[in-house]
Amino acid sequence: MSPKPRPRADDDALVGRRRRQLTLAAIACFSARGYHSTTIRDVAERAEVSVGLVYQYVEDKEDLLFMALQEVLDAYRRRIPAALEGLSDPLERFHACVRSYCEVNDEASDATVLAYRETKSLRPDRREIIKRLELETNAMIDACIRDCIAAGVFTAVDIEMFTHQLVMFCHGWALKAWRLRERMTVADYVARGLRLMLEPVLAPPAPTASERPRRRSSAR
Amino acid sequence: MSPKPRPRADDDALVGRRRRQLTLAAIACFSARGYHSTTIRDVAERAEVSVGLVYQYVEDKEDLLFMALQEVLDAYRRRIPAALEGLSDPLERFHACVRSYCEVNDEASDATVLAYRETKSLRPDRREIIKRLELETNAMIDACIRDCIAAGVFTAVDIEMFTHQLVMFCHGWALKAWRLRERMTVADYVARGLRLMLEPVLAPPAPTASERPRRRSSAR
Amino acid sequence: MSPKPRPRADDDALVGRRRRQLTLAAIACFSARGYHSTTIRDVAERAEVSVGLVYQYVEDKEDLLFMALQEVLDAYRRRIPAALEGLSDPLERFHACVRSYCEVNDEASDATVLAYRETKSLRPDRREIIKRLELETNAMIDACIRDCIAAGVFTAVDIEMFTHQLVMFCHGWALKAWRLRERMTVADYVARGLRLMLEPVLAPPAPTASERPRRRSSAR
Amino acid sequence: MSPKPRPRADDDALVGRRRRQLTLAAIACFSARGYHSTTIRDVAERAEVSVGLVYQYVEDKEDLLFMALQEVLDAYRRRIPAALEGLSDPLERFHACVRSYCEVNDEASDATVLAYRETKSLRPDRREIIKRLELETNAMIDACIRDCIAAGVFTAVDIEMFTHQLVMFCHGWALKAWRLRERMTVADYVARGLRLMLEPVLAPPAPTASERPRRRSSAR
DNA sequence: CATGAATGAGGATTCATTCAT
DNA sequence: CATGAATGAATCCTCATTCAT
Repeated sequence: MSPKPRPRADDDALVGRRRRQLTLAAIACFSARGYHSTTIRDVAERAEVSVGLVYQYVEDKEDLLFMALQEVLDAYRRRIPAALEGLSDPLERFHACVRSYCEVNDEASDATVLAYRETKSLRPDRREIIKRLELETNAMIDACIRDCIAAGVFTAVDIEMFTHQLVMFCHGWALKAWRLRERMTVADYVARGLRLMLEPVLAPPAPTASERPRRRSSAR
Repeated sequence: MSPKPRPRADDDALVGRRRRQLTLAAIACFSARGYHSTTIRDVAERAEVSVGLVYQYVEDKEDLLFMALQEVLDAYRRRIPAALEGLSDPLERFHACVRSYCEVNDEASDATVLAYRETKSLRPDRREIIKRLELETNAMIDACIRDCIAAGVFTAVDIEMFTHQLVMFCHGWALKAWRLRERMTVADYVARGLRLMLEPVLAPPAPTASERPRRRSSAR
Repeated sequence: MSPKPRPRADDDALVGRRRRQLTLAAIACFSARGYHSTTIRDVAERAEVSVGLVYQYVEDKEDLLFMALQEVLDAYRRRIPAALEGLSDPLERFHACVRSYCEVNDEASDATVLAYRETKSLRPDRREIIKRLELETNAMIDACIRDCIAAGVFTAVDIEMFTHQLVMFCHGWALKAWRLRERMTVADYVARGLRLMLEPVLAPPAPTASERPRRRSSAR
Repeated sequence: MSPKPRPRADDDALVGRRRRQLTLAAIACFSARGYHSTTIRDVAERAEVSVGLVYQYVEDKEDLLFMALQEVLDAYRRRIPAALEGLSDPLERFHACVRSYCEVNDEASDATVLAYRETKSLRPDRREIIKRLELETNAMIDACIRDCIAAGVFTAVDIEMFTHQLVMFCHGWALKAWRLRERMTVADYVARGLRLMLEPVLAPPAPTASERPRRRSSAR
């Protein structure tokens, strides 16, 4: 009845195990060499299985990419809530949210880059699913912001924009890792980034009195 | 004697014209279908020349990618200074800088995405060149910020971080075009983004009660 | 880790069988049409396999040529000793040696010509190997000559030169087959050639008496 | 009327000059890199003309090969008679003939090898012409031999075979140049070779006992 | 006459995918 | 279930040949 009686492999736990095994191998390969430059054989070897085996658990190569991207995006969704666990202060939660997002991007920066590089290589329908997953991650940041505003910690900022800014900031660590890694640690990155985004950039009108000395945003 | 005096074409002007023609065709094709999925024939057809012709002006396919990326990055470097032309007020120049960078990314968002997607497909030495070009663009933003600080318009912010933040913001328009385009225009994007980045996010120490002052934005 | 563990085939016997199959097909094709004019598809078709299969057992086209030439040269090394088997009389062995060398060149004259035509098409290192194989064949002739000299059947001839002469003679049958085949059989060729090389060419000083009539070496 | 009004180039002396120029360039290129590996561009560059020019004096690439081979073979036919000029003693003429043939093969060993390698690359009809040219060269040796026999200097040898043997010997210098050049000079080669071919190889019937006379060199 | 830019057919090679064992 | 040998479509690139200037 199933339209594609993929040769073998029934619903056992085996299917899940194999697919996971292949997904991880795929992420590793795709991250390192890129999707197109990676051959099925590469993935099979990394997963320590035969080529034929791959096709018993995977539709085709694109399927492997889909699984890889899903896994990557999903990792975000699992990590962030975990980091917020137990925290109740809105600002603390906000910080934790950003920090953990950056940390995930630090640990798997190749994977984040992969998502940027290869999402377009997916069929439209699958691409949509991946995008939806990203939005779900965004929603978590969004929520933290709303909480801060509600608590009066944040002014009534442009939430949509702020979320976007934060996402770009977090991804930025992975996307510009080639440049940033040699200049700071993720911790620094988060600290300096948040300070910049939260503290005023514009100098006070400074019409009357004139004090501007106070404040050291200490670059570096 | 030189084994490959490839550019089998002496005429100077022609070489320039052809390479440009091919570069544009390459940008179009690569942006649309991605580098690997684009065939030389695709590019040739788009440029309305024969396959063979391509190889008279281009070393190989990767060369075409290199030319495309150079062209894209170069467009930024040309556009921004042009936008600053005639402006002297530091803040105005800053705004113009960000605005024009976003506009370029708007007009050629595919190209920006292309740069993100395919820089890794280049040979290391060429990849370096591309990265250098990006840094040069960053330097223009960097300069605008410094001017604002010097003029007392900006507080003594973390310049490096702020530049990074702005770059991510500008690229963000292209990278998230799929989501943003349907929600706002570039002009809105710039306006809302700048407001967010320049105006204070943190609420004032709370007029009424007072305790939650001294916020430590320290992450970690 | 090894970038190209090409011979994508583990099974030992199969690898051997396939390589032999391809080698024979290659010899046939290259002999008939020449190396450059033969396409991989030609070889694949002759071997009744697919193009892709070829590359599972062969590095590249040149590899196929190398295998072909090795096989050809090796056939000499196998055939000559076999022909000497059981013979002990030096002169008889000498005859047998030349005869069998010519016979191999007769049966596979295309292959011999192939060796002459295409050895230069090999990479230097492989070319060396082929040359070494030829020298090994020469050594067998060399040995026969030495035995004849030691046995007093031959005068103390210039061994090096004689070997060379004999090799050229044997190859000559293949190289000039287009002309010789229609005028004689290999057997004739060997008989007439050896007579010429062994019997005196120069007429006796003929000072005293004068007889020169006797003898008809019967050309034709 | 002419079936192929080759674009331009009328019968002037120019045609002759150009064709010669191209022929020499072709010989140089083909000898060095082989026929198939040489591009028309290579030949054009060596001849210091444009690619287009080539096609005004030459039908196609094969035509170039034909011209080259003709020229090579023709050089033999010109050199040998020149070497015999003024000599009247049959044996001296014979020696001069062989010597000059070897010398030509020494000076242009690449060209000789070329003839062996690429004659098969010609269309059948042209191949015939080349073969005829070779036979004409052979005829000159043949004549020398006949003269020697007639003069009683040679025994009534197998002329056809002897000619063949001599031809192979002379070509042998070029064909085995890779091995011989490092061991002797052409002069040595000729001297040692002729001694071997002219002086008896078989030992005299053995002074003491007598039985091994009547050796039958009959092969087979 | 000469040039060299343009063409496009052809060939080597790769790799996703299948299927017999 | 797992394997890996076999397939062949697809793609990059070369180069003989043409033709407008």
